[in-house]
Amino acid sequence: MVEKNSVAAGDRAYEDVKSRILEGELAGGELISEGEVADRLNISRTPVREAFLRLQAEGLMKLYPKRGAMITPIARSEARDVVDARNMLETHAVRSVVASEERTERLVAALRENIQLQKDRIADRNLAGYALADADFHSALISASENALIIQFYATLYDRQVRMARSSVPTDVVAEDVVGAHQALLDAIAARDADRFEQLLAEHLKKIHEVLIR
Amino acid sequence: MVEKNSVAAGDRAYEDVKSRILEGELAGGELISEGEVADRLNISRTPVREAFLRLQAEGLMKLYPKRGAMITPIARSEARDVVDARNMLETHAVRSVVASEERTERLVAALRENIQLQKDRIADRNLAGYALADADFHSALISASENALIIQFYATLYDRQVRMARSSVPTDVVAEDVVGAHQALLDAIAARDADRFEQLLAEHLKKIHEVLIR
DNA sequence: GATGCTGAAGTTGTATCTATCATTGCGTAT
DNA sequence: ATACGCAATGATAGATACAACTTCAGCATC
Repeated sequence: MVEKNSVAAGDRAYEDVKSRILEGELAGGELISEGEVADRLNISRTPVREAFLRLQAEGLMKLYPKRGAMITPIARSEARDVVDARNMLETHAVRSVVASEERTERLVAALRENIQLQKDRIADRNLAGYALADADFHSALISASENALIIQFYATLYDRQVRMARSSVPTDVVAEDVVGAHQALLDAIAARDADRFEQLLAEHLKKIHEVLIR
Repeated sequence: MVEKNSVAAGDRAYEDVKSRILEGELAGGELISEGEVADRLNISRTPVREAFLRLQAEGLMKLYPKRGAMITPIARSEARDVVDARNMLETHAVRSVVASEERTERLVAALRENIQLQKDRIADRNLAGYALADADFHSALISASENALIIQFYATLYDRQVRMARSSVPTDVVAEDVVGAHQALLDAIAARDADRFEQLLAEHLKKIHEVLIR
């Protein structure tokens, strides 16, 4: 029996190792071997190797020939780089969107809905769900850029941010502040004022940066 | 004898398939199997599989389970997306650099040297070498952003552009125009005028876009 | 003529085996 | 004490074997 269940062994290995990295269970700098993961999941080394290669491509590990795989340490500058890149990407997306009345209206409608969702989840004390909605808010901005390359790049940034923020548990109070900031961002978009958006976003992300590096 | 020579089989497979994609020998939409490449290079399927995974991560192929690997077709919108993203990245980099006098000076010095190299190679009728110097000019801009995530993203964009531009052979005349544009970009940086840079770059990339889609 | 079955061919997914490489620790000579 | 050589250990890289899945052609059946 080669495939004991529906999900491929390679994917299982990938998910297992990736989630352990993102959650900080595997710390940066740590060395891990294929055999170790293979034993843990009761699969052979081949699919584990596959997973390692994917993770290396994403920049989460680095493979050293014949020696092992090292979990990429979080660079000192990484929080800055992520925030800087997000500023660039989200601002660029909005500048592109507000050039068109129709695209602006579509984005504004989507974001309005999302903000309502955020508020509902805070009211429900569903902070995990709130975090997802928060992520969706920013994803929606990026998607509106309608540039497939940028959308894909943003997804990798998000993983990195999750990894850095793993320890930060949002509180109700912080969440409400964030919703307020999102509302202000939305207003700027609705007014098709990209410069104001840029400034507001920089302030918003500055706070996120402070959370990441503390 | 497992490793018959110094370069890893996996890397050979990767380079072989990637270069064939970038050069258009493997057309978008084409299906290719692991065994095919393995036979061609006289290696086993294992390293070929590795190469396919890397290429999928770069977006150059898509793997269909138990069916084969398809070369990702060049999307109709890809030229636009690449040019759009380059505009964003290079402008962002310059805005960041010109905020500091010291970084501006360093970048200007590097670009001056590069432009001289471009001129020399045109004078030598070394158009392949010129194309490399051209690429270096823009890479230097991006590197100056000092944001590792952005630098990496730019590298994937460059591959895509090479793939689209595979048929375009630069002529002396075009090359000289481009050098002129680079000189103007450099002047804008030296003057620490990011807005002017942005406008000049947009014009410069617009011409590149026209080459890509023709 | 349409539908469904069946078997063959082709492909991937995984396990396993061997060769090679890198590191480490120990014994020995200097 | 230190440096050197060398075997033991542990890891990967690659080859090979085989099972499972996809597709499709050909044929039987309705």
